[in-house]
Amino acid sequence: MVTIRDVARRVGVSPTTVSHVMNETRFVSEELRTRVYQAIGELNYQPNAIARSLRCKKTQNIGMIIPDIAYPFLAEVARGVEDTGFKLGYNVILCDSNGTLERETACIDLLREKQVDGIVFVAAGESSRHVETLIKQGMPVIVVDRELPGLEVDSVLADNLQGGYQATEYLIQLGHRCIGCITGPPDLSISSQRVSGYRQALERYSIPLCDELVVTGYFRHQEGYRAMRELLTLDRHPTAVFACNDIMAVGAIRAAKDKGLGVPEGIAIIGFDDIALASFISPRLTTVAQPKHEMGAIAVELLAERINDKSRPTKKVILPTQLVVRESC
Amino acid sequence: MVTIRDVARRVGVSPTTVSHVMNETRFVSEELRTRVYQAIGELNYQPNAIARSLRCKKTQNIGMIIPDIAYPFLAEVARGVEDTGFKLGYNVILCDSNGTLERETACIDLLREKQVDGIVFVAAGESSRHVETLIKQGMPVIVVDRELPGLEVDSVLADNLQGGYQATEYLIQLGHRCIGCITGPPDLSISSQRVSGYRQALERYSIPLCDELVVTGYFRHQEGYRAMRELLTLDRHPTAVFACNDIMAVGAIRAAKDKGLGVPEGIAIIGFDDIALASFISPRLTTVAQPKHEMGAIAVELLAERINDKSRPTKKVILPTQLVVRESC
DNA sequence: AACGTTTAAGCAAACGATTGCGTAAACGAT
DNA sequence: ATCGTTTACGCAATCGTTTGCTTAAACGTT
Repeated sequence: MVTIRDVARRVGVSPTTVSHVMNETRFVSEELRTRVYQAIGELNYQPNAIARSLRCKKTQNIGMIIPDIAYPFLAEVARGVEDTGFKLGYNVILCDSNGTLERETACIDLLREKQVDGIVFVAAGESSRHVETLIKQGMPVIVVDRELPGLEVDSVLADNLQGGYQATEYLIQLGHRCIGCITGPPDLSISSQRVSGYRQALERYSIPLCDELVVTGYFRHQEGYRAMRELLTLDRHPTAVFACNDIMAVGAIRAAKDKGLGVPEGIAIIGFDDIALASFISPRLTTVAQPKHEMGAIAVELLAERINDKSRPTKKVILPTQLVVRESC
Repeated sequence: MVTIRDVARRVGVSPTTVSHVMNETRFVSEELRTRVYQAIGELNYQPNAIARSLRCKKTQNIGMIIPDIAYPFLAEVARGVEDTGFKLGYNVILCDSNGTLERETACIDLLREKQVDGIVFVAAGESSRHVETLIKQGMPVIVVDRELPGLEVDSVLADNLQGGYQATEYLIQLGHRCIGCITGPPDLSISSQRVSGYRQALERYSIPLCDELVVTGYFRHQEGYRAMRELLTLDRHPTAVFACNDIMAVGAIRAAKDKGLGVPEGIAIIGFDDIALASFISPRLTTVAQPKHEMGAIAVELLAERINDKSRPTKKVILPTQLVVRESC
């Protein structure tokens, strides 16, 4: 391995000087500078980021803890994180927490040992204990797509209440009066917020809400399928359904068709997220879009801010959602 | 930050001893050992992986360069990589190359500076120049889901030829004689292998192959859609289509339906990959499954092997594909 | 000519771990 | 009592950078 010392030797200067020309951190005569760069080229020298990190006490690495990178919505957020992280000079260490607290804790420990400059956190549940101690220890943290109640922490998420409202209102305006709702995990506020939006819309249009019309689906295909079947067994089954994410909507469509119900003729279905596939499946899925890439981007920007100023007050940014009308309603 | 020296001071021993008890690298008396562990607990000491990396010249980090983490197939491979990487004691640094050579080069440089122990490489194209120099410089590399012809490098990929054959043969056995094919990028061998499988199956069953029935789709939804429309304008359009990946199959189904052609009644469509959504869309997608998670897992295992023995001969592991019959044919 | 100031660069100590070599104490053998 | 051996641990160098402090040379001023 070729080190800064090798470069220095070849040019006939001290490592100090080489360091300074590379980092442009103090004046070096034009002539020396070019000679240094030439030597760097000739030796194919690449600075050792580990040594630099040790000395400077920052790694230019951030950790990203995510329940499942194969979940389409999260993958797109992750892309945003990686993308603007790269632009801001950070690499991201991916940690798939598998949705379990146990793995989450393990990931956090590892990331701390690896001295990451900050952590992008997409919690599995709403338990905030780790995050709390993490913050207390001075680790910059940004929470994405989760609400950790009672915790002073930077966060970014979509306006789920508004999104739920938009979806439901749209169904109402289409003339539906009996509208089902397939929710995510009950303990996730991003899910309950969407449901609140649903309820508020019904209320706003004076439609009585009926508890058996809302069934929980845990954000998974299978559960969307199961939930829809459940809704269809009702005596007076809904003419429209709001699924709290797209993959459950896909499952729901599947269930409807299996019952001989066409979408949207037999029953209208609207989703949430607007994943890439949404515009290509049949029927093209009407849904409420979240700004996925932007969420990831803003997350990293906020994190970078916090890294550079640990004492600035926490920010919570809420991004608007957008109704995307296609064919499923 | 609490260092090994703080622990040593508190116990009244040297850092050497603390290091040795933590790493179990030489005998330390039972009594001292417990006292050290106690101090570690009391001080909440966590070793600094950066310092360790500098000294030991290995980081326990591997890089993963991937064209698009939001592409469902790749996300599932990535999950496999992260998963078994974690088990083997490696963290993975995610690098989205955006499919461009430029970003790929930038990622490689960054990863080298960060001193990763190895790189999992999912190339954007088939250009092997970077990989070649990377290997020459002694960096352990594993190539996933790509063939880099004429390069001595470990690699893991599915048996794309077999997969293409399976898909096509299945369509033939269903009675189809005019079968279209929507390919990936022509310069990707994983795509051309699938097409070869398609051709071989036709030949095997003495079905003349017709060039206008194979149209290139670049592995994207839109292209699948476009390609299918093209196929449907043919005088004598195919009664079945083999799409070289699932998302193009989804686009193709869409195109068929837009033309008033039901799937599978009007036209049969088979995909490739078996992404998670495949079993939930309508119609449930018949497809050829790749062992995605396993591919990621094996990739990391091979990489770890290579890291521990730079001189062992290169391995190329080819995993079998599997026909998954559902409803779209 | 003498002295202060500016310019351009080097010395050496960090950063926090690991590890080859050395050593004091205890022990056993003669 | 002496000497070798074993046991249990410490010293200090090292990994490759960065950076506070110095310094030699050049320059300007009076």
